[in-house]
Amino acid sequence: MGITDLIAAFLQESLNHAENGVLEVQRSDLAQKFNCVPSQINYVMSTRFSPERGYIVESRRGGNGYIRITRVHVNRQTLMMHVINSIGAEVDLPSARAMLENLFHAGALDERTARTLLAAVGDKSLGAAPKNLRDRIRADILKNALILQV
Amino acid sequence: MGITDLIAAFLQESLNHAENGVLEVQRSDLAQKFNCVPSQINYVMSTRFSPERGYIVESRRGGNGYIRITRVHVNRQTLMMHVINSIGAEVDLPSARAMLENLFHAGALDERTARTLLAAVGDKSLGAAPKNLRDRIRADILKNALILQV
DNA sequence: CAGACAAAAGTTAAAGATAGTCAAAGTCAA
DNA sequence: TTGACTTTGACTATCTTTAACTTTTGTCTG
Repeated sequence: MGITDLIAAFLQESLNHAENGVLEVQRSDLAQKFNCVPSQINYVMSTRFSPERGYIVESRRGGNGYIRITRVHVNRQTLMMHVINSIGAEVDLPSARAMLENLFHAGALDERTARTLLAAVGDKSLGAAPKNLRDRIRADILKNALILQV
Repeated sequence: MGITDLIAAFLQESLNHAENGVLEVQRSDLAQKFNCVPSQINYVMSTRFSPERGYIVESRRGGNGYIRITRVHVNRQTLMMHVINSIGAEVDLPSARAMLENLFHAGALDERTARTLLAAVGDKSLGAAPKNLRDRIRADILKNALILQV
């Protein structure tokens, strides 16, 4: 497991024990703890704690600076509609995966449905479609399938 | 026996000893072990560990990248494999509907999954794909999604 | 209080580490 | 000898790590 995954796992575990699903850390502390450069922390935030994955990250610079991670919970219907509305005309595969994982972790989709849809919009499923159309087809599939789940 | 079969045999044997029927390898490691070019591993995956054969292959690039092979072994596997094998290269929408209805009535798919997949391969979902490719894409989606349901 | 300095965090680009794709060339059996 | 299957390698795409440089905020000092 790489350093990014180690840090992400540590933060997620910390979040589980935190009050209110809110965790505050200091970037340089964390970097030192894991013996990496501070900007690595930014990388972890942007790839592992993105809004798509169900987190809000806020921060402040300067003295007493911090990075605050909040795990978002919203009700199922709100979340579904938000996700469907956010889909837009095209969706690439990593975004689709993140979206489905988030919906699963939030309890808005059962695992079978999430996996099924992920397979349905995966590279293998859409491999016959022209590359320039895949993201569009993927978006259409997701919208049409997710709307049934609301 | 060619190198492809050697590698496939090795992986299958490893899977037998793996927990949960899940095996994770690194492409370059494996290539080195068998003294072949890395892309040979991709060939092995696509010809010997395809969904039709009952495997799911996932991967990640970059640092700490991996290839993960999962053997699907579940109750309805035989029925599902039979259906999947019957799919062929192309499936029109009425056939897809019939297939999903049959699987649902046979108890091999729950209603939610059947409906979800029907939406995923429907005209609205595939409208952006060129007409001459829709049946092919539909077939690919069904194969990749159904293999998960077994 | 203004300005200087220190103490955070942010941005970005390059380098490193993997895996994927594609097509040409090779092999082998019917 | 032809066609399907296999092997190879050049090129591409993606993910991670690192480091130099920038921006923001707090605090102290004159």
